[in-house]
Amino acid sequence: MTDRRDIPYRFEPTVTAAKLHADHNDLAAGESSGVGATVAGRLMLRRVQGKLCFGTLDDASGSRIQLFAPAAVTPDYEEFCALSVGDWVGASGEVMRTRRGELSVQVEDWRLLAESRRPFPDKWHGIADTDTRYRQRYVDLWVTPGTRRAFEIRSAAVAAIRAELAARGFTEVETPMLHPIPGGAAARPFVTHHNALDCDFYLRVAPELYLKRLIVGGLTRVFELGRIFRNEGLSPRHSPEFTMLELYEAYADYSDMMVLTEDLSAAAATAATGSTEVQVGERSLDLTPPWRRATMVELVSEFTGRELPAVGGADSAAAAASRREAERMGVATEAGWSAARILAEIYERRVESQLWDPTFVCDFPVEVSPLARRHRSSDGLAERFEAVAAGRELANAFTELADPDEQRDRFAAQEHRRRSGDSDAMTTDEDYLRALSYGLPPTGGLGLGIDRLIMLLCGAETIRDVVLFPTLRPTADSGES
RNA sequence: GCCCCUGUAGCCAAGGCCGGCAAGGCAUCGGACUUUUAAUCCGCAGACCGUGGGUUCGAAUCCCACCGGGGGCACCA
Repeated sequence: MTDRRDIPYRFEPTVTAAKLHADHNDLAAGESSGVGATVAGRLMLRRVQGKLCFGTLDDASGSRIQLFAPAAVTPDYEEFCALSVGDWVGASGEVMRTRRGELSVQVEDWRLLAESRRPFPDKWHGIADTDTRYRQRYVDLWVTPGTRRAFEIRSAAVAAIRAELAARGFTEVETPMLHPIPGGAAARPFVTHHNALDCDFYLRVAPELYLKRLIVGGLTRVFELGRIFRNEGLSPRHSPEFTMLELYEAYADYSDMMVLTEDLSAAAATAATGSTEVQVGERSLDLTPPWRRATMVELVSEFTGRELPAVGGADSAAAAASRREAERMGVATEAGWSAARILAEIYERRVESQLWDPTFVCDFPVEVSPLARRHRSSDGLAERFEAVAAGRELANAFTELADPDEQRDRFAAQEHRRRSGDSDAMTTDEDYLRALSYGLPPTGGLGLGIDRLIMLLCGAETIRDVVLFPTLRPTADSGES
């Protein structure tokens, strides 16, 4: 008799369901292969028909295999029939195909590997409640088609990016997550406290300033692929903790970063899905390089149907014209904004979400780009771009500002905004300025939102579908439903 | 923080406007069945209708508050 409590300490499957299907493709219905196999996985379905029992085993290999258990062959037949949907089972026996043509393992021996003491979700409807899907991902991964696939795509894409960067001579590094001064992005940080040092730390909002210190230190091609944290609202595109690829390349500028963005995205897509064509909702989108390159001025002008000036201080005629246009489009502006700043606001509010095909939106106002170098030929603008696809920002990059004096001025401007109530404005990082004063060569830097990229590759509408355990409000019992 | 939608058995879900014993299906449990594919057939059981208050002879249903989830806004790359 099989005692349900008698769980083995180890088990050795000899083959996966996927491999069985591949190996026995030519086995005819009603035929036996003469080959034995041992499989293990979770029982997803069970059909008892008197002296015959069928089970469907999912072994997470991307396929499923039927267990064929005749009473005359299967030991402890009654107990086998009593298995629950959701139980983990190991079974071995001859590989055969039933009369109806289903490839099966005839159960000549079997072990219960773990019992599911909770009823497994409905085999037909699955989990309809998205809340439960995210809170109990361990169930969702088995039950919801596509969930596991999304994370396989994620894994493959990330591996491809690492491989691509390694091939280009980039060094992967890890910089602090606990920052004494939050910096590198305009974002509100999480605050935490170190007891022994008795001081507050901020969870990093970007690794940027540390990575550029490394360029100063001679790591001329560096990248970090890791989690960053921003204390902001949640949305289908925003998670409080998310994964960012940041890389810096000495002697390069933002044009080089465009090529790199295209190449990395295409490599990730090809490795993960076999194609650079992705499907998002009803529409498809092609990540094949090169992507469209357009300036923010061009895009906004295109969208509004009139030429808008990018140059001009807050009191200029240009700014006044832009302000009127913003009002016409229902975009709120503030008194002190330059023409370029107003342009950027219109872009963010009205244009970005309309850009479907991959596009490099180039040349942002200097005021909103405190770490980017001034444009070599356009006044008031910085050499910065954002890559947008499916109406969502995918990457942000610039030719890095290397001059310590100008960087100090930019920090000062941020401090000024901070004092007038902008809690996301940056604070001056003296050590970073010191690093710059040792000399930062011309450098291109790129930040690529990994979750956003994976969303594209999976066709996911929400970032929660590409994060295994997305941030949710904790429940009283932390997840029970 | 604000607005809209939403919460009925382990799972899927009807009912809600117009108050009157809380449908049905899957799973569980018992029975039949040696080639099933959401197996089928028969039977049993399972619900403080998200929580608390109010209106009413009577509330899943109407009202208020709170809690969870989704979407939008705000915030934000």
